[in-house]
Amino acid sequence: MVKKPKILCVDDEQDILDLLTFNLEKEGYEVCTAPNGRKGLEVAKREIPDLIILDVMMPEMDGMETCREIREIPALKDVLITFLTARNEDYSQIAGFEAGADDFITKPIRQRLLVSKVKALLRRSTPSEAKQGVSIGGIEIDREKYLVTKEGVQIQLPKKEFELLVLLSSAPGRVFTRENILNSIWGNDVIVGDRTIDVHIRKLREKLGDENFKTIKGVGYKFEA
Amino acid sequence: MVKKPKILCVDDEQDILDLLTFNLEKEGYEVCTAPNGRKGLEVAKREIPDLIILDVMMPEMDGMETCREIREIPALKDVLITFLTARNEDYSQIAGFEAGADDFITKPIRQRLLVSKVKALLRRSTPSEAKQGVSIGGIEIDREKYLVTKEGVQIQLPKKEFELLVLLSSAPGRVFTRENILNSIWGNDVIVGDRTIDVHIRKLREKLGDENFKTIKGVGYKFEA
DNA sequence: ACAAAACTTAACTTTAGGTTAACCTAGCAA
DNA sequence: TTGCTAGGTTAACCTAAAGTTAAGTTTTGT
Repeated sequence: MVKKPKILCVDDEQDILDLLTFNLEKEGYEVCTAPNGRKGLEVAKREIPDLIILDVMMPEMDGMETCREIREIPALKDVLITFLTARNEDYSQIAGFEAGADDFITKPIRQRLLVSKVKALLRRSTPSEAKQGVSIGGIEIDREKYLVTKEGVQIQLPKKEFELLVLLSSAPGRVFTRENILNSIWGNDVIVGDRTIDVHIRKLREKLGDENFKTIKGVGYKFEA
Repeated sequence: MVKKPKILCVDDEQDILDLLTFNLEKEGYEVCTAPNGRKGLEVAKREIPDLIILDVMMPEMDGMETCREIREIPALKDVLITFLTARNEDYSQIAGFEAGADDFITKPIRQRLLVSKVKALLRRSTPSEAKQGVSIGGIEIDREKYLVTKEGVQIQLPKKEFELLVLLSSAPGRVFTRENILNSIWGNDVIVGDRTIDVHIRKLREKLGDENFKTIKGVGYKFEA
């Protein structure tokens, strides 16, 4: 299965969190929540969501400030952020865009509109699936068919191995830490041992050639052509 | 120089086109216009803009229809589209998102907000430059890839050496004391001998050239181009 | 419900790379 | 000259991290 987009909702009102969670989960998104900006930042760092919905008005650390801090964190600087704000506050919207927001949702929340907006935002930022035929260094990866072709020979990889390959090859050369890998493939909550990754890497090396999968000791793995 | 983003505005009211053109050109965008949906489609095919602003209400072929047709064209299916619509028309917004819109701008047009929104939209879709590749004195450092390139030759550094290089090169010319270095790389609590640093410096000199790593006796080390 | 395939784990081995100790050299001050 | 300090060099040592294997477990397909 293609992994569910993960959405973090940050608001001090539990009612709003419930409303957001209900509507977004109904649409098949994975939702996590936080009751204030500081907590939100923490959760964001841990979960690396695809989209963050931030209430502008919050005690302690408001949405704007939280947004700015999120944008400071390298791993989060490309995360989509939308603010929750009272209707027609054009002024705060301008400030919001400047703080790095991508969109605004106005209160009171229109549920259908909320869902449409979220969909529209995520549609664009998840290019991952869209394309199927990646080809790097003699290895062709067809995400749709779950099929890998090396030097003309088709190789059928099992799910985990395939996902690992897709992940690593999505940014050839870039090093993925074990944590990165666990988060992307297993999800933050699942706990599997480190050796598990090694074994899958080993299988990939066995099937696709040692040379493409480099180990950076103490850091992680990377895929190279 | 980075290419100017191109924006296509489609509206049957010349006033609106003028307003849009004025504001967007002022921000450095390249603007083209069309007076209706059909013409808009034509221009879009020819120009392949980065963003299309479509009035919903237009004679002949309205914004929704135009949007759907645009999305049918492979070359244009990833173009950003935002609708121009009367304020508070939530219903048409939902339909709009379903037709493939990315955002909405409400009439009457707030100029500053218009610009902010356009910027926010384009910011994301132009992943362009920014990030990783630092390059100083013939040495390129790619933190993502954990890779150093000297005069075109790729050098894979072990973790500690890489971290040391990143630290020193983060402020070329600045002297880092041994204490600085220990704190940044090993952390305050870990205790390692002074010789350890020397050894890593030595390895860096070996791999990247003596001349870039200067010793300031009694003080520390610095990186120079 | 069975077998096969995929996944995870535990136990063990291997190794890269980090650290250190011991020694060397340069520069300088008395 | 001698002794002293700060850093340089080398190689041996040690350990955390990765590799390996095989044996459970779970999932899947028939």
